[in-house]
Amino acid sequence: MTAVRRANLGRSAAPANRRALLAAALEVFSEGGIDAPLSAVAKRAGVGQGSLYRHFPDRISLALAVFEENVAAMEALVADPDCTLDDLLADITTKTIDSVAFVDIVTAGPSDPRLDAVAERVRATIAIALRQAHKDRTVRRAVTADDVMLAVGMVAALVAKTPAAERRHTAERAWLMLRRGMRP
Amino acid sequence: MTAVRRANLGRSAAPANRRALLAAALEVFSEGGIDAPLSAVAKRAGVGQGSLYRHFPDRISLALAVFEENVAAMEALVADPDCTLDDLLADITTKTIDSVAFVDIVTAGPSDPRLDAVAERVRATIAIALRQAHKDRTVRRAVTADDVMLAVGMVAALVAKTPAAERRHTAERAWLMLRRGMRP
Amino acid sequence: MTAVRRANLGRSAAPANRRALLAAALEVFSEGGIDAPLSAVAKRAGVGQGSLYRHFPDRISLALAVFEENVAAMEALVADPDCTLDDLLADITTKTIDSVAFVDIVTAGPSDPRLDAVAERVRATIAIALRQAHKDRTVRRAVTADDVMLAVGMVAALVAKTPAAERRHTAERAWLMLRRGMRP
Amino acid sequence: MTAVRRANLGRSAAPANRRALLAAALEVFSEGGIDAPLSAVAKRAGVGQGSLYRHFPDRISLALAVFEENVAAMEALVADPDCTLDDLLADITTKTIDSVAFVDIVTAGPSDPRLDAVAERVRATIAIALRQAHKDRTVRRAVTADDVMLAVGMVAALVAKTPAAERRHTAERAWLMLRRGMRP
DNA sequence: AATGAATGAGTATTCATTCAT
DNA sequence: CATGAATGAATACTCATTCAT
Repeated sequence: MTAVRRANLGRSAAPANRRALLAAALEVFSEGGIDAPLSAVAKRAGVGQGSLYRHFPDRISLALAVFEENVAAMEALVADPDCTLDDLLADITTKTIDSVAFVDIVTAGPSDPRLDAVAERVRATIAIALRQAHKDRTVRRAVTADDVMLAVGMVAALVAKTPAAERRHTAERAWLMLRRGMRP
Repeated sequence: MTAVRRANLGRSAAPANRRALLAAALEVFSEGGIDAPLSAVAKRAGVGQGSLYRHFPDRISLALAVFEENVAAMEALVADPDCTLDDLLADITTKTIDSVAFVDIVTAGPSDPRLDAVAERVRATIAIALRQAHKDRTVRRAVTADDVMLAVGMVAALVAKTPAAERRHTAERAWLMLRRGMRP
Repeated sequence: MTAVRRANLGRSAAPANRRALLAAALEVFSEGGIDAPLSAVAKRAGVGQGSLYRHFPDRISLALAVFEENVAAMEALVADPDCTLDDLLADITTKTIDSVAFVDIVTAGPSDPRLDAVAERVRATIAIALRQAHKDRTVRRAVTADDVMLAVGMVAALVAKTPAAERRHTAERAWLMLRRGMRP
Repeated sequence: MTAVRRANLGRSAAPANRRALLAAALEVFSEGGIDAPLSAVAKRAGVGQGSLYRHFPDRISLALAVFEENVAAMEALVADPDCTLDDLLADITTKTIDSVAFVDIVTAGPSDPRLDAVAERVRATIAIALRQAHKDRTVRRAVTADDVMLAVGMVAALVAKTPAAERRHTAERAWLMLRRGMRP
């Protein structure tokens, strides 16, 4: 019995485990969507179930942590004054393609305050890029950040049901139409 | 015991059961999405589980049958020469709002040949309305039926994650953007 | 795989399964108390977990069914005009000794309406026997059915923590004291 | 990271930790009963799980230590020659109401020698008070310390399943009956 | 001596699917 | 041809206990 039990590597393993869990969750969520079994995450991370629950007490905590860095990257992107709305949307789209769950999280309906907080951060990021786009007259004034969020959500939802091989292409077609609809 | 058991009405009950199953499935899918428990469908139909499986050997068969009439109605709609693309889209949108599962089915990726067949029928319907729209110069020539399918899929996916109360409004906002993107 | 799967004996097995579940539950509850794992019940009954949940959707349904006949027997007992309060208490005590869970159920605090209903039946039974005892002047008028219920609950709780071998003896000692306290 | 981690205060922290654990355990056992999660005790004490297990290798050790002072207080009480049996029983009852786990421990069946030792101390305490009661003729000679222990156990068990708000009242009703049964 | 992370067995519950009657 | 009971795999979550640091 003792033999089959995974070794207890002590506290020092915690950060590595956390990273392993995040990496595993990214993969599992990418493949199975946000509702994928958490046990699969633990197994793929090579970690006990309990450890998963210790690090991330619920599914949302895990998902938030997984995508936290995605959001941070977006925020960094728009901090650059040269970043256009299209740059930002391209970035979001790429993230969406890499892990559909990303936008499952970000555009979920109003459900969990923590999710709302992330969604709000994304909205704020978009708002910044949109302001510039308004100035540059590349987007009609009437288009709001919520409109763009809506578009992001649509593309994401679309990508989610598209087979991996066609996602990039499909997303581009979708954005072509949507961007045209935003033009002055 | 025998008294409380549902009567076995023999083969004459088959059509009635089938109808009951379809009606039940429409409701259940509307409420719980395409992944709702099939047992709930059988129960709501007042029919044994086995009968459900006899009529519809898998979830997709059932869903296809449920939405078969939706597709037929669309086909009837575009048969009317006065039907515009907007009329058709409005119809599709309403169906989407009523049962999100409808478009879960229709716009699913290429997974099942039967689904592909339905999707193709929808695409054909759209193509007819689109041809008229091209003639009327209400839609750019460059917009293809596949583009419109894409848009339909996006709106549907969007609606699917929108709380029921906001679906109509959200769908309208989405179409506003998309229709503008299609204009000449 | 198919080989290891228990045979599906069809609908006709249902009553036998139900009986097996009740018998198993009686044993399991006797040994492990009312909180014993339901999976143990299914296993001991030689029945799938799902079948258990089909027959008894929750723990309380199962427990109620298990002890339903105990309560019915008590009611039958007091229907006999010669039955004294002591006869009834002896009967309850025996049942308690046989399955401690019986009184876990019957004397649980106000929690579930179904449990309350059973408790009320027991109380009513006691009230009948108590009325006779009042007439026979074997119990003080001041002692109410609730008092006796209280006593029953105490003895049951006591028995529950007594090792099986000493239960009978312990219960008798307890009743000796309690009955003396009830005397005119 | 280091900053947020609880300081390792070395061996000087041991007594403080022990006290914190006992205080936490009293609360946790009061709220959740004797089966409450030990991890909750460690957390409430602000102490690592490992420390808990170092101080108290198992649940019983912890419970015994928690209630050690209760027993000591009882012993002090009966050391006073004016203390009547009723005084002692009132004290025990109060402790029982405050923490049901107290009597879960004290009146558990013969299971662990350490528990037996505590039970014996309680029995001895009761015996002292009972001796006086016999002299004062407030209790029949035939009533033994074991009988009173039995009564204490019954009341405790009863209190354990009574909702907190009614415990005092229920315990008093129970004692009324029991004390009457002990009278000469 | 303290810390607190890791482990994994255990339990409840759900549901797709099969099949005797 | 219908019935509806049976099956058990799958999944979420909890907690006692161990152990490297």
